[in-house]
Amino acid sequence: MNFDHMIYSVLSQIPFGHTVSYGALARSAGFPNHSRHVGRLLKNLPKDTQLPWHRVVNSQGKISLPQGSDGYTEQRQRLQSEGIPIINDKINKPYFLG
DNA sequence: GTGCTGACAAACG
DNA sequence: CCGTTTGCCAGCA
Repeated sequence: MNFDHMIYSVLSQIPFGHTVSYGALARSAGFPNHSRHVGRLLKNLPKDTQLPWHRVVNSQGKISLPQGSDGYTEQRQRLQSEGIPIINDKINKPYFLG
């Protein structure tokens, strides 16, 4: 089991309508200090991935992409389509796994 | 091998 | 609230 596989595994188990932070996701996969690498994985995900990458936000409850970028808009839309309220660019919902 | 980068995070001031 | 500093570590040149 490598890091990537574990992260994918945990990510795929995030329930609909929930969010996780990068750090929480890494910890849950058994890698306490790899929050940054989660971001790297998400960045490398193919456009057509089935994984709920949009459920991953930073510890501030915000989308960790430059505002106005395609990714930002994409993620924000997906989150709202799951019923996750976003106030002032912040996720107004408790994290799953932390 | 070295040095820099980064979809992070916590601790400060 | 904001900006800075520090710790972290897999990729990449």
